[in-house]
Amino acid sequence: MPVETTTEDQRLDALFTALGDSTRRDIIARLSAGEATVKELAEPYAMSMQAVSQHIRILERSGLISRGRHRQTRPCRLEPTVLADAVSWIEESRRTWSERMDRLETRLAALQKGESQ
Amino acid sequence: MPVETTTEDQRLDALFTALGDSTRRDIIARLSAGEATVKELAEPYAMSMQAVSQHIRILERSGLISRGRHRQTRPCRLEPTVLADAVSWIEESRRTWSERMDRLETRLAALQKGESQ
DNA sequence: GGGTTATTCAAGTTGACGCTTGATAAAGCA
DNA sequence: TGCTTTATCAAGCGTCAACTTGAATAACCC
Repeated sequence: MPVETTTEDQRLDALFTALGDSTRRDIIARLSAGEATVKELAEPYAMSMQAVSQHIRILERSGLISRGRHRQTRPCRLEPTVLADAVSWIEESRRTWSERMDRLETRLAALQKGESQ
Repeated sequence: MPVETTTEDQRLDALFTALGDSTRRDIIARLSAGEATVKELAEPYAMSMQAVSQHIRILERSGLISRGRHRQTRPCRLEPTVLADAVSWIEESRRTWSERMDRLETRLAALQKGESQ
């Protein structure tokens, strides 16, 4: 039986997939103000609580939220360090792009200055 | 005929969905080093060029890349300003969370200092 | 124990993804 | 004009996401 391994790619897949739905982004935004139960989270939406429960499962799978137990509730709380992973990936990509643009600017400046060749 | 409107939610849906696949993230990383054609982008992968073409369509839909025409090729180039939208959303969420943590810290500090009530 | 409350499980529908293969279009080259 | 290259279109297949409704679980309250 293979060891349950999770690659960096799979983690980012789950993370960005979790962010790719407006209901889930809304839930994250609301959790950034503090913990909430499934019932509380489901309250504002037209959909069933079961549907919200499934959204929460996808958020939990991504690591963006974790859950506790309190009486008969399973309160959700944001795990904001995971959001940093998403920003890291994006910034890394943008960094490479910036370096390329810097090189282009340097060459353009050299061309304008020298004008020779 | 309704005007073709795109909400902020829909834009973020398309953006994060586009980022939610490792092949597409890899394509973005490679495009951050410069333009490339579909054939060039498809080269390293085991999948068909048609499959890569569909990944590119999803990236284009999100606004992350744009395309030109040159001879019989349709070169792809990164549109990095769109990546900033993703970071903006995440940072906004984290900002709210930070404020909440600051308030908690303030209250904890006050409790430790005063110790009264 | 019996009834409410909070949540999940299970099954089914609809639609979108991720891929395939085969056909088609359009530009370049002999 | 034909042959090749580049890319898309189109149909089909399997999986998964996003919901639904109904049933089950589990903790609390009388």
